[in-house]
Amino acid sequence: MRTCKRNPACHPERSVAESKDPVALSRISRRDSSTSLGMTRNMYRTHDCNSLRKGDIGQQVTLAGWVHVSRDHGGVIFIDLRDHEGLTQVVFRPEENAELAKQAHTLRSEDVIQVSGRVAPRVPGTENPKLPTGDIEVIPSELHILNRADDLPFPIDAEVHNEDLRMMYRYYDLRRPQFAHNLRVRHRIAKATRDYLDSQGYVEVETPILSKSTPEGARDFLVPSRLTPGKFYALPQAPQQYKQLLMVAGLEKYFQIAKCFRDEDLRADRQPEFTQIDIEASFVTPDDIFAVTEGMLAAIFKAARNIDIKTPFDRLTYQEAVGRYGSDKPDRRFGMELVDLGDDFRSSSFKVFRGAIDAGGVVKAINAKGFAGITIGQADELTEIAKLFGAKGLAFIKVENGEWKSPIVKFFSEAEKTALQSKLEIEEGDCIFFGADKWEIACEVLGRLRLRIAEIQKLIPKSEIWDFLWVTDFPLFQWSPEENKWNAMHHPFTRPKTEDIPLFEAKNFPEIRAEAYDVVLNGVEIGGGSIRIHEPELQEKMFETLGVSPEDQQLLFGHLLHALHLGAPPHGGIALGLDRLVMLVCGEKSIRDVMAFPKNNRGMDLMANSPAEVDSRQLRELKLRLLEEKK
RNA sequence: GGAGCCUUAGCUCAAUUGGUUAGAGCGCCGCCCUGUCACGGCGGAGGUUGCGGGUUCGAGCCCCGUAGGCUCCGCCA
Repeated sequence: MRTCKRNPACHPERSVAESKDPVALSRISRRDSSTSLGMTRNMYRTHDCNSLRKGDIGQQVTLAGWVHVSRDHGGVIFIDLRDHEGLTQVVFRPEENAELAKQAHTLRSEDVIQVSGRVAPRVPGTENPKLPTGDIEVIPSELHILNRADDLPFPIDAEVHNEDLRMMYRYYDLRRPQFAHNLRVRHRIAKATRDYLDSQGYVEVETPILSKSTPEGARDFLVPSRLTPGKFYALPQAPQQYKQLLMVAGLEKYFQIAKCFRDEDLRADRQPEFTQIDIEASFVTPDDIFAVTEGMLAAIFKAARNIDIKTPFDRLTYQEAVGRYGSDKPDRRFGMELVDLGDDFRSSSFKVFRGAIDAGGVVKAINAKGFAGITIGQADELTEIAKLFGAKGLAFIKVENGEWKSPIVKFFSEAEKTALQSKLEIEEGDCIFFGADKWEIACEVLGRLRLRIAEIQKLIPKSEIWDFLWVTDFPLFQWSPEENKWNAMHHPFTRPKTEDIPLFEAKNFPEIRAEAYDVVLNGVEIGGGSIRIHEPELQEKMFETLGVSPEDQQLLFGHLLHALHLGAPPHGGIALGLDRLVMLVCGEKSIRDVMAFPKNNRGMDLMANSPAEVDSRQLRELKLRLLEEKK
C-alpha cells in the first residue's frame, strides 16, 4: 500500500500531486505557460522546457535547465532537459558535432546546462506521446555546462522513504515535480484567497510577529527583549486580539494570510509555525461568516483544481455531530453512524447497559457491515482504542451463520434483540460495536472505532469527494479536571449564544452554547471561528468564569477591555488552516509536503540545523544565562 | 510524558528455523553500444547490518538497553 502511494497507475483518481512523473507536471504547468514564457526569454534561454511544439520546428532556440536523465548510446546521446515547466529532449549526434557529443558524454543527472540549437522533428515512429514536447527534439550547436552536480544523495525520480535524508537536502528534494506542483497549488490558493476577499471588500492588514504572551491556549514561543532585559515578546498563536482591535478601529472587513506559532508537540498535520487565513468582520452574524467562507473556498477550489464545490455547506450542531458520528469533525464520506439505544435498554437486565443509563449516560452502537470476519488481532486493537478513550472494555456482536456471536447476547431480552435488529439494520456478516458510558465517552469511543474500522474495511471512497460542513453551537466552556476550573472551548473572546446568556447568569456553565463554528472537510477541521464578545461587562464576566482575577484581566487584557469600552462594534470571524487546506487539495498526508521548509517531528530543521546554540555574547546582551542541565 | 512501527551498500529493498564469504536493482567508476525516452551489454568499487551489552559453538535474525525517524495518545484556547 505504502509503496504504491505515489504510483498514479494504482490511483488513477488521484491528483497529479501524487505523481512523480514529470509529464504530469507538464500538463498542469501549461496553464501558466503564457506568463512563464514571457519571463524565460533572456540571456539564458528563449523558451522553457515545456514550450516547443511541431509548429516550432526549424527555429533556433536556447534552453537551460537540469539534466533529468541522459541516455548515452555511445554514439547518439539523448538528454531530457528539465526546468520548472517540463521536459524537452535534446539530441547530441557525433556526425553533427563531434566535439559537442564528446562533451555530452560527460553529462550526469542534475548537471545544469544551457543548449542552443534548432528545433527538429523526431524521427518518424520515435515520437513520445507521453510528453507534450514529444513530437520534437532540440539538436544543439552549442552546449554550456553551467554547473556540475556531485553524486546525488538520493534519486529524485523515485520514491524515497527516508524523510530525514530528504529534509537534510530539502533544496534538492524540492526539485521533485510533486513539490513543484504542491507549491504552485499553494500559491494559487493564496492568490485566490486574496483575490476573492479583495473582491468582497476585505483589507489585508499585517499584525505584529513580536507580540505578547497570554495565559490561555498553547505554549508560546518567547523572544527575549534586549532593550528591556528580563522581558519577553511572544510570537503570536493567532492574530486574535489584533484583529478584534482592528474591528474596534472601524476597519470592518479584515483579513490576513498570517504566520502563527505554537510551541506544542508536532504531528503530520501540525507544525510549530503554520499559516492561517484569518478573517474578521463587523456587524455580522454567523451566516455572514459562513457565506464569505463558502465563497472563498469555492474560489479556492476553482482556482486550484477547477472544481465546483457545492455551497452552501450542510450544517450540524455539535450535539448532532458528536451524537451521530462520535466526532466534532465528522467524516461523512461513509456511513456507520452511531445509533442511540437508550430507550431500548433503559430497564434492561444487562447490568453494563442499564448501569450506564442509570448513571445518566447512554448506550450507543455502530454497525460495521460485513465485518463479522474480524480477526482476533483487530478485535484486540479496537479494544485498545476503546480503552484509550475511556471505555472500560469493548462489547461487540458478530453475526455469522444467522447467529449472534457474543458473550453479552444471552443477557438481552427478545424485545431488546428486536430493537437492535431493526434500529441497526442487522444482516448476516455484520459486526456490532457497543458503547455504554457517559455521553461524551461513549460517543468518542464509537467515533474513534468508526474511523479505524473504516480504515480497516477501506470504506473511504476512492473517488474524490469534497464533503464540507459546518459544525455549530459548540459548548462555550469545557471543564478541566486537572486545573479544577472552567476553560473556554474556543477562546475567551467567544460570545455565548444570545438565548443562552441567561444560563450564564444562572452559572449553568455546561449548558451554555457558544456562537462558535468549525468548517470541516472530509473529517478534517480546516477552520474555526466565532462571534466575539463586544460588551465589556460580558467579557469581564467571561474572564471571571475562567478564573482570571480582575487584576490579571487589567494586566493581560487591559487594552482589549478598554477597547470594548470605547464603542466596539459587534464582530466575529474565522481562521482557516492554509497548510491543511493545501494538503487536502493536493491529496497529501502531511503538511510537510506542502511547506517549502518544514520542521521534523522534534521541531528541528535538519537542513539549516536549527534550533542551534548561540554565542555566549548574544546571551549576555539579552541578560540571559543557561541553567545547568540536571543529570 | 506514554504507545506502536521502523533502522541492512549513496538510494530502494532481500537474506528459509539462528548456520558457508550478507545479495539484487538503481546510482557511482571503467569499457562497449547511433533513435532512446526507466535505453541496453560487460566488468568493478562500495557493508563494523544505528549504537552498546547479553544468550549461543555460531546472531542481520533471539533477549535487554540506548539513539534516531515516522505515526498516534497526552498537549495543540
